Amino acid sequence: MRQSQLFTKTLKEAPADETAVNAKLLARGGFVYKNSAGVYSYLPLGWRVIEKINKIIREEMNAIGGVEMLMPALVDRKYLEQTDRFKLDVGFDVLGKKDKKAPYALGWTHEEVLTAIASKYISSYKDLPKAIYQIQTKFRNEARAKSGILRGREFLMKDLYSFHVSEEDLFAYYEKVKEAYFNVFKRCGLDTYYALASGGEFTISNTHEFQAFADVGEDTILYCSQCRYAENSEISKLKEGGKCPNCEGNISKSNAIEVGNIFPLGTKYSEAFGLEFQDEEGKKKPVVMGSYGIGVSRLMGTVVEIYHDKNGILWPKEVAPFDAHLIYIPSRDSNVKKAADKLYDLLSPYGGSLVGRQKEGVEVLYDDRADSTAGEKFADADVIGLPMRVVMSERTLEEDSVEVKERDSDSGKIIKLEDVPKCFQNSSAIFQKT
RNA sequence: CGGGGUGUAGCAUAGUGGUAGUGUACGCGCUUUGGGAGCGCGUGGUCCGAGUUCGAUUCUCGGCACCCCGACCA
Repeated sequence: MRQSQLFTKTLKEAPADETAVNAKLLARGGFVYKNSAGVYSYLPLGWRVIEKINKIIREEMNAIGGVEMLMPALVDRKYLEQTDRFKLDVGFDVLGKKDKKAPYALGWTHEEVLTAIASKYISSYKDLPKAIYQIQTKFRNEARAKSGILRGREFLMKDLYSFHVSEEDLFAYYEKVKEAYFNVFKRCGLDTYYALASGGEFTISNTHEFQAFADVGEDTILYCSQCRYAENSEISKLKEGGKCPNCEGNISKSNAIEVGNIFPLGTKYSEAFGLEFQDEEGKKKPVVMGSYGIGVSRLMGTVVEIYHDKNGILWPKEVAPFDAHLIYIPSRDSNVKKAADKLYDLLSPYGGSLVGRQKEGVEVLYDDRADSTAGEKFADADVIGLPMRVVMSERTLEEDSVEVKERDSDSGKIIKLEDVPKCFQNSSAIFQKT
């Protein structure tokens, strides 16, 4: 993408009312726009990050047999009344003004809706197991939205639901989801702890949370750094400085952000909605369910909380909105711009001169602005935070080269033009901290 | 939902009971071109409502918004 066509601009200073690191940097870089407290627009750059995260999630969910679909955000009251959740009032009642019954809520989770749908398609043990997921905007009537995109009233979530013949089968799948979740977070650059958390009235046992350590995190986790056993302080009997119950290692404490969670639901929803199957002997039994969530937008905020420096964001490779930032330094010599244009076409997946013919390539944000100075372009590149910066200037062109610098490094290297594509083939050139 | 803080231009800020100032961004011109470059000209603003007052952006009351702490968080 040419930066001259980008909808947004960077801000020199963060908005005064933001204190969370993710909110400041995402606003400065032009990734998000706050419409109201806890309600954000994802601007072109931010949306690309979201889509990168979604891509990772889809790959990992599909790998464990997940099938994607999309349910309505508008949830009829009839679904929620069957499990008494309507009165919890965590969603927003909407479309209620013309009808005192306020028949709809904005969905904050979809166990009820999907269970009702599933009862039409699941009737035999031969139909099980199944795993269905969606990536959707969710709504929570938060008393207090806070910390930028970490706790919003409207946010993006991936929710997966699984259906099984038995608890045994559910817990076997639970382990698969656990591994898939670790993969998702790792690919996003996050080191997560798998923490034991309290079960709610909707679960058959304790649940588990995926926690990424960060100062802004709302949760407190007690953990063993040796074997990585972890518990949420809400339910933990572990003590900081004490011994790990598993390996005798020392227990430490940290603030953490809950980026994912998994719940063994059991038969609560299937019983409420009559979701039954017949086993081999023809006996009817309620389907055993699990549900599993990842806060997509929260995940994006968490990455920023962990990967930044004083100049801006440092996006890990797989979630960066683009692979590289190509910059040309404006010059009297028009050959500099021409050479940069050519390099942009060469690197881009669809290069301008190759319309319709896909080829191998990298996604490049090309700072083609003629009226910006070098310093401004460098500052923008730091704020936006793409993993690699490629600079074409009068100076480098004289040597048929460009300067290539990684975002987390202080200095770049001069590389011959013909060697530039190779830089991208060598994946270590695009940093990832994990 | 309780407590605290803050509301002045797109953004960041100063100041005042009497014509609202600066930086940046934006527009125009010229000069620049490897870390938000320079000079000149220009556009653009007091959260909303009520009250006090000759006069309110400033004082009072009410509201709203945002941020922070707490409670809450299937």
